[in-house]
Order: sequence, then C-alpha cells, then structure tokens
Amino acid sequence: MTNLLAPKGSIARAARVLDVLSLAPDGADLTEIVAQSKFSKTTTFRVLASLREVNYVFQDPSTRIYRLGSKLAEMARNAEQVNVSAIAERGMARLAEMSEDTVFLSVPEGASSICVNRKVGAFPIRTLTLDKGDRRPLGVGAGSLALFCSLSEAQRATVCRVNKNWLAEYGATEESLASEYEFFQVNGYARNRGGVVRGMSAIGVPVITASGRLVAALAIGAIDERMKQERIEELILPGLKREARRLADRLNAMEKEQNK
Amino acid sequence: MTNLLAPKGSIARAARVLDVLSLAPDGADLTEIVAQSKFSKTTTFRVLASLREVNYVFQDPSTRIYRLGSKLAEMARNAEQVNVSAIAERGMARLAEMSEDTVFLSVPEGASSICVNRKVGAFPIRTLTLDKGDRRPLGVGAGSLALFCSLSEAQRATVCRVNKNWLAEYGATEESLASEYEFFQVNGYARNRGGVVRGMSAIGVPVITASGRLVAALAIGAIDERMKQERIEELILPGLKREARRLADRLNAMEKEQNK
DNA sequence: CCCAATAATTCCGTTTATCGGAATTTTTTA
DNA sequence: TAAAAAATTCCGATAAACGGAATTATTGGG
Repeated sequence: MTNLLAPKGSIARAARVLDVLSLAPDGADLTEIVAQSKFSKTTTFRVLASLREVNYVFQDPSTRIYRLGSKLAEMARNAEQVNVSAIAERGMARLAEMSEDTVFLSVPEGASSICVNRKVGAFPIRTLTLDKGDRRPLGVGAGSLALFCSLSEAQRATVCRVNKNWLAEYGATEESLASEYEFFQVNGYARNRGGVVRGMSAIGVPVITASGRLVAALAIGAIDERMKQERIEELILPGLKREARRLADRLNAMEKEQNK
Repeated sequence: MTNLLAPKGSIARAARVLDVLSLAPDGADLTEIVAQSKFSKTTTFRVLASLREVNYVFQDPSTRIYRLGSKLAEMARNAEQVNVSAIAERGMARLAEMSEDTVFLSVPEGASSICVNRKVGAFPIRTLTLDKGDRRPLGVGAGSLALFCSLSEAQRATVCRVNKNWLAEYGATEESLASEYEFFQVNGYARNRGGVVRGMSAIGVPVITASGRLVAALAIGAIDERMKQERIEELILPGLKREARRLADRLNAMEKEQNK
C-alpha cells in the first residue's frame, strides 16, 4: 500500500526531498531525510542517488551528509526572481531602516504576485501581511496592485477574468481594481487601505527596467497612523521611487552584461 | 526501445527539461522543449505537468509558454552559493574596476571548487581561465588554492588522496600543493603561476566568516606583467583582503539574521 | 469567417523503472 | 572488540512511466 500523504510520481517525491534539504541549511543525513519526507528508506535513498547524479544534491563524502547541490544554484542564477530578490537586498534594508516599517518585494508570475523578500523595520508594531513565498492574485496588496497597474489594459482585463473568484476572496472586484488603477495613474503609486488587515496601510511602486520589462514591485506597509499623506509624500514615496529606480538600473546593467 | 541518449530515471529526465528551460530566459513552448530535450512529446508533456505541480515550472496560461517556476527560486534562495554570488556582486565589481583585471569567486563543494561568479575588468588582454559553473579540484587555480589552504591538515590530505588523478591532469601533486600551502602560510594569499595558462598569474584569498566557516574565495587574474610583486602588495592584495572581509561580514550578519 | 495546418493534450496497451521489505555491508558507539 | 545504528544493495511484485495514435485546441492564411 502506498503512503496516503505521499505525492504522486517520482518528480513530486524528488521535490519533497529537495524541500527537506532546503530547510536544512547545514544539510541532513539519510535518516533525517527519511524522517522528514516520510518515504521509505529505500525510496529516499534512490531519490537522493538520482538527484546526486544530476548535481541537484551533493553528498559530503566524509560525513555522508546531503546538501543542495551546485546544479541547483547554477540554475537558480537563471531564474530571475532569485536575482531580483538578492539584488534588492540592500535597497530594501535601506528602506526598512529609513522608514522603520516593513518592506516587501513582489514579483509577478502569470496572474499572481509572489512575495520574494521582506525586511522588517525597527518600529515595534509590525504589519506582517505577507510572508516570503506567499502568492496573491495580482491586485491584492500594495505591491501586487502596483504590478497590476503596470500591465496593459488587455492584461488587466485578463487578470480580472482569470482571478475573479480568487479576487473575491479578498473582497476585490474588477470595479474596485479599476478605481485603484485610476488612483495609480494620478498619483504614481498603488495603495492598499486596510484591504486585508484593518488599521494597516501600504503603498507600492513598480520596478520596470529601461527595456520596459516589469520585474517586481517594492512596497512599504505600516499601521495607519504612520501612513498619513505627509509622511507618504515626504518620506515613503521618495524612498520607494529611489530604490525602485536603483533596482531597475542594476537589473538593466545585468541584462546588458548577459548579452555579451 | 528507449532513446540511447536518454538519461535514466524520471528525475534525470526532469533535470534535463529544467536544463532546457534554464537556458531559455524567455521560456519555451512544448515543441521547443521536445526538440531540445529529445524526449517524446508525451513524456515531455508529462514531465512538465509534474514539474508544474510542484511549481518548478510555470506555464503562462495565455501563451502556454513554460518558464522556471517560483518554487525553484524559493529553494535556490536557501542554497548558499547563490547568495554568496549575489552578495559578492558589488565587491567584485569594485575589484574589477580598481584592478582592471579579471575577478573570480569560487565556492568549495566537497573536494572541488566551483566558480560561481566572474567580473571582467577594463584591461584589454583578458585572462578567462574559469567560466561560471566550472569545477576544478581544490588546489588548482588561485581561488581554489586559497580554499585548499584554508582546510585543516586532515582535510587537505583527504583532498589530495581523493583528487589524485584529477589533480594530475593539471600537473599538481601532493608535494606541489604542500609547497603552495607553505607560501600561503607565509604570505597570507594563494598564488597560481601559469599553472593552467602560460604567461598568466592569479592570486586568491579565502572568505571566512566570523564563525569560522569557509564560504568562498576571491581571486584576481591577469597577465604576468600586471602581477609584479609591487602591484600585488600595493593594489591587488589589499583590495582582495578588503573585499573578502566585507563579504565575510555581510554573510555573518545574514547568518545571525537567519537565527532570529 | 471558415478551413487547413500546427500545436497541445488525452488515451491506452505495453513495458520498464520504481517500490518497499529484507539482507548485507559499513560506520559509529559503548 | 562487540553491539548497535546507519547506509547501501538485492529482489520479486507492481504501480507508474513509456510512446504511438487519436483527439482536441489554437493559429494563420484565404
């Protein structure tokens, strides 16, 4: 009999094993992986052997401990999100320090927005609406909304259609998004007024390279008291725009470099 | 009959499909992937379906084009090499600009050293000994040698034994490595005098965090004329040491952050 | 707007690679 | 040095992956 919780197919199994490893920065031995993955020892072993073959995992010959391998890292370098997140690190840190609030970085994937990085500022009341890895429909949340508003009319329409039910879960409709789009056009940033959490607001701006590619959105979230118009205009927005531009410039430089 | 060139096992097949995708920054459609991977359409399709299930690939619903997915990116963020490479970006750029020569970043993996990043300086004669992704036995090349020399005596011995034949391909022996180790102890950096390419030299230093973890090596390579003792002592070495320390400090800060 | 051509997806009988329990070997610990 | 634990290999049973063919969806003229 096959394990009820077991994913179907070797690829799903491999993914689970890799998951376990990615949560173990210092690696894990076979028994540990068996325990975490819930697969039989034999299966786990064979999956690991296959993954080792393609350099997705590496086994330290002396300790027999398994770690994520070089191939994975190499491939990841090609997966843009990683780069965006890594490159944004310093800028986000600057924003978090400057504003003392929480800074989010999101990237678009199809009709969704994925939070790929987060920096927490010094202010004691924190607004942790999004975790790293969280996925939301485009248009829900300040960063996600900034991404949505940077799409073409046709794309926005598609997103609304595709995500209709998902958007409804967050109380968003095509109309509400259209109204936020207007706001974005006029003010140059997207806002999120207590949509998900009451008493909390956020504003977001898109990150667009010189070649016109929409790569990410930067957003800052805080309790309403810290999101008055004056503070937004004098502190938050200039900061976001500055870092968004920097990030775009650096990504652009890397793009050029790649073509050499 | 199964394809002669086909890798064995679903995991190897999945890896090949991911390889194809990672070489296609703008994604690829099914036929393209079929062509590149040499698998049957059905197999390719099914592999992609499995990969999609675990978010390793993402298929744009409107264009049906496949790309590397969010999960891969998320996982990669945990694979240290990526971070090291991304974090080192600026420092390497500074070194490349300052020295005008070529800057290499290598990380250790078992008994090998993997080049994970490279920055080319302005000087017209370039010494591109290593590509991103290249793997060498520990001890071959300045960066790799710096890693080797930062190991314990027992580890060095193991490396020599394990890599014996591989080292021989590069004309290196236990004795030659021992002699370079002496040099490293005395001078605080590793050197590579035309070992691989005649007329070219390089020097490297290790990057070690405050907690004592050996994470990488930074190296600079140039033609011999630009690697005279004076230039090394006045320009190259101080630069390398400074950036190595900075990098170590940043990695250390991130390590602490992780434990929160 | 319809039809042809191309691409994507599903179906299905066959075969093979994967499965897990048990046996074996290696490594660690007492 | 023996006992215990962990890693690895073996093997028969079987589920899962295979690919060719059929089906469905999409695209690109005319």
